[in-house]
Amino acid sequence: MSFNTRTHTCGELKLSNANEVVTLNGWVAKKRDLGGLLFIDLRDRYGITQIKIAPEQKDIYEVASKVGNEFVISVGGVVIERESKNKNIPTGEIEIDVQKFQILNEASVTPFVIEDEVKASEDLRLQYRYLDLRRHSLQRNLMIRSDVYRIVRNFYADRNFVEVETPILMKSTPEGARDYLVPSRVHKGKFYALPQSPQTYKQILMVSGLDRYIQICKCFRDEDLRADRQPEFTQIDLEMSFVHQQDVFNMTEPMFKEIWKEILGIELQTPFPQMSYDFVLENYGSDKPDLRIFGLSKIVNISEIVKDLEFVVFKNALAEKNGIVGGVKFSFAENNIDVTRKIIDGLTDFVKKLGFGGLGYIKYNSDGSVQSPLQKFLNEEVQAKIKNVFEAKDGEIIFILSGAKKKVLTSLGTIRNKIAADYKLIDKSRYEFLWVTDFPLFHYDEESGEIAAEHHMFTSPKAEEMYKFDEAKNLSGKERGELLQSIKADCYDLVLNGNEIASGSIRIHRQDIQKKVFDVVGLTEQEQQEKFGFLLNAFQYGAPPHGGVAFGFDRIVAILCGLDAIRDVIAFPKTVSAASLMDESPSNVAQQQLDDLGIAITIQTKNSD
RNA sequence: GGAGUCGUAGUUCAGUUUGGUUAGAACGCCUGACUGUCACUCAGGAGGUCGCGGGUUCGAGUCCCGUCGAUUCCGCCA
Repeated sequence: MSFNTRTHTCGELKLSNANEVVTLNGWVAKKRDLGGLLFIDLRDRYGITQIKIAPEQKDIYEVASKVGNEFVISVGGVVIERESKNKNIPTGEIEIDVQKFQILNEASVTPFVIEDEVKASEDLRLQYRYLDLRRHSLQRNLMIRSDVYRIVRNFYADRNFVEVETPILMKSTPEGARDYLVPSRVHKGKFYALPQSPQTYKQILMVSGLDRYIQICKCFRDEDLRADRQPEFTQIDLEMSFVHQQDVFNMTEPMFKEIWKEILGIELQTPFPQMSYDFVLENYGSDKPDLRIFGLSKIVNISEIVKDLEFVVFKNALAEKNGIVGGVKFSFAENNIDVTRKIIDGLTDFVKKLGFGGLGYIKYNSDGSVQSPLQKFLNEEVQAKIKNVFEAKDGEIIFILSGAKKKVLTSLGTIRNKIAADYKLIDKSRYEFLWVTDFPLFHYDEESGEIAAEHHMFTSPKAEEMYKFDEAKNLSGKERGELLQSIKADCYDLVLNGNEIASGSIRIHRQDIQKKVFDVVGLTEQEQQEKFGFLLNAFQYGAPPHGGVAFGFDRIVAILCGLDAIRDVIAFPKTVSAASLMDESPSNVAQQQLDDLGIAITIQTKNSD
């Protein structure tokens, strides 16, 4: 079809273009027919320009008055100054006095109105994603995403990094997340896996001597989803040879500086603070604390203060190994919040769901009185010490939990987050980056007795902790598990506003150490060879010390866009049940396809037809 | 796997507590009027398997059971 191509976009014409003859192409965003005088808001990615069709132009008016929303049209005419201007849009001082008008394509009435403040529900928007993506806010998200992509690639290109593509079809390794599997037609009964991350490949690239590797790549994990977790997601994946942890930090902090400066115009302060895993757990009850929270104190361990009391709840908790009594202070009065009995009861129910018998509290009322169910169990000296250690004053309340250390700390952390979220005690204007370092190498599950890698099997233990491997050989059961769990690794996360946005480590590059780790997690020689033989073989031929990090690209872009969920920074996201509502995947396949693969379906699911 | 919220017109919702006449509103859509609108305005109109299945009842949008879907959280996942 022939049509006049645009001379300008719908976002650029200004008063300085007056009297120019232009052509615009775009979608009808809105038609306002005043009866003879007709206005059309023409929309494209760049903006909206008003088209004026005067009553004298009968032929054009006849065609134009028939168009509906989302018709695609081409309009030619003269840029003129408006009689009444619209200060709300950049092109609001001008309009197009139409001379040519052509409908390029008609459009059915859309299932929802395309407007910035969309009213449609999320599933409808996902079903008609192409319409949802016409909205300015979603297009803006994708443009920010594109900008970040470009900044990151340029940043690393400038620093000698090599961009290498790694396979999407790879070997399945059952460790970590569940793999997405792809059946092989040629090798019937065998499967590829989609990468959970290019971890093994990037380490092998270090063995190959590539020295500095970067890739912005898709990763796949077949696990249950969340607002910030999609089955396929994007990582900024990088690896460097001959580096220590600090070298990795130094090579990534300036990247965030550039992104924040270019996208938000914000000058980030570097270096980012670093806190150990143990420190953040003991102070914030989380391995990804949100440092923007105000009105709530850090967690205080009051075990020493209350250890000699006869109060049976505290006594029992402290009698256990690793038992503690701890609390967190909430400054309610200065934040204009009234902590009523109902609120305390709500929090009590909340901690009961977490497995506690109840929630202790000491409330210092604004009138100077003290309210606490614990009061009769705490003598005056202890009460004074608690008040002192929390630096508590009138208008504040201390919430207290007792029990196993990690559970108490993480639960107090959860309470902190909940109160902060419920009462909006989060400074949304800030971006709080934080490196969390010295993660444990292993995770010990007391119930099953299993030892597993906390990060992954190739994470390097700290050199000064290596002796614990030998000590653990003489122990068994819980003692062994706890000693192994105490081994710290050269492993780190980057946290931003309470979100984990990156994770990385220095890797093991020596076979003897790798063997110790495999032994601890119970991988036999044979299993090691079957699962990671290719990597271990590679490491025989001169593996350099190396380490790296992977950033959650979608989460970073979401935070830049001011969003909690990552769905709206992904062009075609999936639902919480990993389905795509637009193209209806996953779907059944033809019997012939299954036959080719040698696959028989043995379970008739609810969705099969 | 578990818990919460939601599902009623094309869309967003009200109606469900306490079962009872013809299931309402706004926006959108259609028809007509309107020469400076930009949430145009005004008049009129069409539009509903109340997610689906079963049960209780004289009677179910409303009560009960099951099921499907969306979403948030826990488990899971780095």
